Amino acid sequence: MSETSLPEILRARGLRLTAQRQLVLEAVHELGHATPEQLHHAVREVAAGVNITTIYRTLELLEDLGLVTHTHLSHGSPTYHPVGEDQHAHLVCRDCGAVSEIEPAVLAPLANGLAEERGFQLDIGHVALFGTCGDCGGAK
Amino acid sequence: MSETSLPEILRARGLRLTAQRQLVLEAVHELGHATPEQLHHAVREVAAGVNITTIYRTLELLEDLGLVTHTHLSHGSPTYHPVGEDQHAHLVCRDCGAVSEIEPAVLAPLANGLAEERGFQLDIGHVALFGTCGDCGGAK
DNA sequence: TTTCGTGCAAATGGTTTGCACATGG
DNA sequence: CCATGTGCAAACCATTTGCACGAAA
Repeated sequence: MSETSLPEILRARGLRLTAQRQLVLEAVHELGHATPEQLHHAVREVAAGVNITTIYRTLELLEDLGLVTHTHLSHGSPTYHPVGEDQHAHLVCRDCGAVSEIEPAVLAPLANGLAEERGFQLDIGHVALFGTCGDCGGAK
Repeated sequence: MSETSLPEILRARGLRLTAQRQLVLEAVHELGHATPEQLHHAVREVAAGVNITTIYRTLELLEDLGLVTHTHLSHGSPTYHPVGEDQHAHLVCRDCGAVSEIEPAVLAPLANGLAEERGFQLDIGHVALFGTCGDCGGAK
């Protein structure tokens, strides 16, 4: 359900299996969508010495290997999440900052429309939609 | 068709009308969607001494006044564009980096769906959709 | 052993802040 | 005049890079 086949994938490319790489991948799975800094914290709780630089380099690698992706949820840092099974897009509330996920099905019609009319291949896993969530919209 | 009512809006708030504020607003209208840095360049061509700091502060102000908004088009800097008339969303190609606009109508069904099912009020002008554009997708 | 990965420190790029001077009202 | 704006320089924060040491194969 997690830890895809990191060892094999790495070996297949002649890359090395290291504790850091395993830990970062685990953290991405655990945290869902997390920034490099958040992942750094998570990893540090297990292995104190790991440097933030390594987090960045490892995320780049894992993304290259197709094991994780990142999305830009408004403001600063991108957030990373595991690739695979559960493709999902994000709804971001600009008032309270809450992030929720939506199933790709919701975007399917839009994706099809864009593909037909413009030949644009929508990357659903990368979609972040901004607006006001129910709680903020109703209350405020 | 441009230069809304900057002077009045400012006066209404007891703020001052300055050359810089006019220039930044004009630049936003001219450039469409531009990063702070691009706006800085544009403004400098007219008034050489304007500092990048002022661009940032002015953009924040103009956004606060409801005259401009910003969108995060993937990577680094946000891009600013005038608010009003032509609300539009963006399509960003992750291969070639091209940015194109789509009419809000395309997103209307999605927006309605989200509103009904989740009470989420989609901010269409803020939407950036990532994927592969026709040129890159077909060719590659 | 040999190459790849990591930690560390410094460089970078974008954005923000503090402060004194300039200027609009 | 007086308060707000601006320019400048320095501070910041996230991310990247260079280099020498440490570790996987």
